[in-house]
Amino acid sequence: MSETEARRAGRPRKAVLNRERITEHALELVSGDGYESLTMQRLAKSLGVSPSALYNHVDSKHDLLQWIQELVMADIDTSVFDQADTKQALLQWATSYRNVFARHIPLIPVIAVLPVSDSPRTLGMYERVAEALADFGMAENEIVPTIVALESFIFGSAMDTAAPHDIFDTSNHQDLTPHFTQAVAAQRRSELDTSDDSFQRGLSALVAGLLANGS
Amino acid sequence: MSETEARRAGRPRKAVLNRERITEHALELVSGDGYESLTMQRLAKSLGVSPSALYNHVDSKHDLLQWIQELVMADIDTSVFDQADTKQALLQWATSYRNVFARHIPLIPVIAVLPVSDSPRTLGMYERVAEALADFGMAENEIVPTIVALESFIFGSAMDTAAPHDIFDTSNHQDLTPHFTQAVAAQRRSELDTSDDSFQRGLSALVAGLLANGS
DNA sequence: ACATTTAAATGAATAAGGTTCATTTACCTG
DNA sequence: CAGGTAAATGAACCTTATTCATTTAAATGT
Repeated sequence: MSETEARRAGRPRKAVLNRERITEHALELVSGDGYESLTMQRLAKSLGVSPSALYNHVDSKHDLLQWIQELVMADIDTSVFDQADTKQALLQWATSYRNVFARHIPLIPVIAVLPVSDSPRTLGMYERVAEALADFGMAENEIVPTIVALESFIFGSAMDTAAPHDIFDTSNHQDLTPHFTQAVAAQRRSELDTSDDSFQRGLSALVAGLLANGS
Repeated sequence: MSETEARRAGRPRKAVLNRERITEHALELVSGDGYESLTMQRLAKSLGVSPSALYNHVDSKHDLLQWIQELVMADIDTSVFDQADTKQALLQWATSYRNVFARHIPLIPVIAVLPVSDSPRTLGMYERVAEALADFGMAENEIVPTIVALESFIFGSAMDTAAPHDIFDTSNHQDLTPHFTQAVAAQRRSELDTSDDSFQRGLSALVAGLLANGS
């Protein structure tokens, strides 16, 4: 009885699976070959185990996605809030946030809508951002909308990185869309990555506008 | 031979299915009971037909989603570009865009990444926005990134409307997140819908910043 | 040592999904 | 009224996630 009540008597066989190993392999699958390759069977095979074995540790695939969320959120860099001024910190944090999710696009629709209270790491991140905004002098009732607006842009931008490079190909309808076709050509000439460029422009505009609100 | 070459000789039996009917029923399923209830079998049943019959008209489910995209995009109001100044037009167009997709959230991850060239209506919308931005005097190479940034924010904001109202409930961790908890309380007191408020603040900031770029 | 306990892993089974294909149906033209 | 043709059918296939009864093996108490 020196341990937890659940194991008073005999010990079970040595566990080959645990949360950490499962989550790591799952994330590897998603990030490597896309969301559609994260199936319970493939995950099981990658762990050298039968699919049903997973269900001794995870309640459901949705559950597994929440484990992954925790792991992914840990990659977001919030350290800048200690060093830089609010504006620069927001820009760097948002960029890190967007880049992390750009590597895990299939998780976006899931995570964007997940209650924060189930993820301590997510809560911790919000706390740092809220503190920075409060220190900056933002009115209390503006803090949450500001965070939500930034997150919306971040998630949308992360999704955009999954768009095919020829998403704006208009070769079939050039005559009907002269202005847009020309704009696409101009963007091509700039040789900038459309997603990156759009994100940086949008983020600058957004942060500047949101912080300037009070003045 | 008075018709298309494909039907030189005999005529087939009267078709019960066609693109319009299929698309309407599909959209009804998605919007009514969520994306997970849009299955080929349920769609077939709703049309009073066997699942395999659908494949005489649609190549795949992904194809079907593109049809739905066309139908949904038609709801977005682009008429304001005729009447209002560029800034006001962008604000109203973006609001309409976001509200349309807030009603079809499951489609967002799909459509956000779908090539534009397959959807004349989407292309038409881009053309109007591109024209307005060009008339406003925006540099050609800035037009596409501007549109993409706006769309990213729109899609992200539309997704946010699906968030549960208690998504920011911190009752379990108040002590660890004092600033954020207080910010959430302040937002609650304002009695504004968080999604709507965030969208309006963010959109104003974004549009102002993007249009001010050149000056 | 050894039986007992306990959780972990197994493998077969189920239900639902998308999709294919050979076959049949029923309309229209000649 | 005969032939041609696309549309609809139903059975089949393969892949999902998930469940359940069964077996395995580690560690404790005797």
